[in-house]
Amino acid sequence: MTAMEAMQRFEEILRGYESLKNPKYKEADLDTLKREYEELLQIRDHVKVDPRYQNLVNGLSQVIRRLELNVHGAPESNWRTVSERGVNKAIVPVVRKRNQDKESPFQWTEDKTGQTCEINKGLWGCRNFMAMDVLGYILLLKEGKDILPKENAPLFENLESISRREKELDTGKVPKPSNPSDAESPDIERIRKERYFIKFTDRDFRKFTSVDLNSNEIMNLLLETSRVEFKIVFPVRLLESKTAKEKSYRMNMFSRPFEFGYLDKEIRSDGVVVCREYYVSFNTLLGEMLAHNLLTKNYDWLDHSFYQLPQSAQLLYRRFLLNNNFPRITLNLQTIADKINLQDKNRTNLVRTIEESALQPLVKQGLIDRYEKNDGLDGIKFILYRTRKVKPTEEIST
DNA sequence: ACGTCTCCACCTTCTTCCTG
DNA sequence: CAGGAAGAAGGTGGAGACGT
Repeated sequence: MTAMEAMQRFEEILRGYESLKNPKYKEADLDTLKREYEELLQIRDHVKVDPRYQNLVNGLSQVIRRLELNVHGAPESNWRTVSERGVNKAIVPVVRKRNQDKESPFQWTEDKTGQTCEINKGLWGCRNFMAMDVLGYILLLKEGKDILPKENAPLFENLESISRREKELDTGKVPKPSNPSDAESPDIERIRKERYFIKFTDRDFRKFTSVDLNSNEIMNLLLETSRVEFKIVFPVRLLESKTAKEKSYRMNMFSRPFEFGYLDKEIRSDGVVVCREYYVSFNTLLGEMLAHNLLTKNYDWLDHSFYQLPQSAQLLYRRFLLNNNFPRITLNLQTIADKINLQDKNRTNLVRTIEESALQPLVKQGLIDRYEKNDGLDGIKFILYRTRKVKPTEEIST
């Protein structure tokens, strides 16, 4: 190839790349990109003087990396993770709103029992839900030795046994979570001895989410997630009678979802930690209820592409659709707003947010087929339709 | 010396608030 | 109620450092 041809080809690839709409990685075709990338490396001697060359190579390299992380989450692949039901059903998301204090406690009233539920010391959004999905999935894989366990392995027999455990944990028989920020802390040794502990690295976390977070981001996400305190009504699947039944446990004390520590595994010479190893233990009340639900198959499946949806779409799906497979669901506006914690008092804007950020993306992603908007007695209501076939791994509860 | 990875400044998207 | 500004979170991609 002559220098002239090389230059032409370079210009072509550059134009193609620049014409991609942002976000580029969503528009780009992985195979084309890889081919262009190879070509670029081959013609580098002819075009490396051009300052745009290094930028283009850099850009392509990054987009390819993002796509390769995401490729497992593409709809045609079967790469899915499990999502524990209790968390999805019981937790009202709390995100930082415009004029709200950063860490003020959040309260709401639970529908069935009328119990006041509280979230303390932190926020709880899509990323936290996602982190719990990953931890739960890893726990199941560990318990089942790399496949999901086939047999139920409940931790609790009934509500009283949960209550006993709550008192036991509260009287200090079990050590309180300590600050996990010092890397070589002895916590890890203690966590290793816990019955329900898991160990994983950043790479595992990325693999199970298809989200491109660096080690610091993953560490902070886990740290923040582990520090949130809940006092809520939590649904637990109990096997008291022949058929498994979901019952609600009213927590009396605040509890965190898990305890965690980590080790720096790979450190670059400038001190940047490239990979960490995490130790997570479900040794809190909430954690044990979570583990219990997972080990009694109280979970649903999620495609990885789910994590790319806007926040409201993810939350609406988790709270209303994931744990059942009704072909038709009617929801009124206020119910949606309450359950996914949208607080806009301007009705018009609220409706627009729900339609544009939640329902339309869900339709686009194929998670619902279509929806209708009607005026009901209680104001606006939405009817969601799905004809999606039931996957064999899914079970109907309630 | 070159390719790859993290960082971070800047940009886009999403939700709430404000104004008419 | 509509439209737009403002604030927060998340995405983007160039700069620059690391490792082979």
